[in-house]
Amino acid sequence: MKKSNFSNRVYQVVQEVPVGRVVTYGQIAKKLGKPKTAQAVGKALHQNPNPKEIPCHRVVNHFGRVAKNYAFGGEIAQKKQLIAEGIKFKNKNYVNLKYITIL
DNA sequence: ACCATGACTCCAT
DNA sequence: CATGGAGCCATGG
Repeated sequence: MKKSNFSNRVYQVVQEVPVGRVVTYGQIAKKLGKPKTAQAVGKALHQNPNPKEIPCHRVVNHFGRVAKNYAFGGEIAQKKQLIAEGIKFKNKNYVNLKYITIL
């Protein structure tokens, strides 16, 4: 699998997200200089399931909601990981917006 | 280059 | 709140 420049940068940004914080797809896209590539960001993460090095569970959508199609056990697994890092949920699948990292 | 797909986002109904 | 369409873009066939 050839790692495209784009995907590589996505992973890099995700890895820089500190514990106890989350980031949105749009934020990542914006940081890469392409604010409209949020969907491509999500695709890149889904295609490269590498939780050992990439904390993709810290990536949520712009509402702070976890991914319903999360690749490693679904939203439940993602939610558990976030809770384990000290992140609280407003509702079932919505992370409190105050946890979103400001890039 | 074209088409289909999708872990997105925005807007209308 | 649910649903759907449009727009954008990376990726793969």
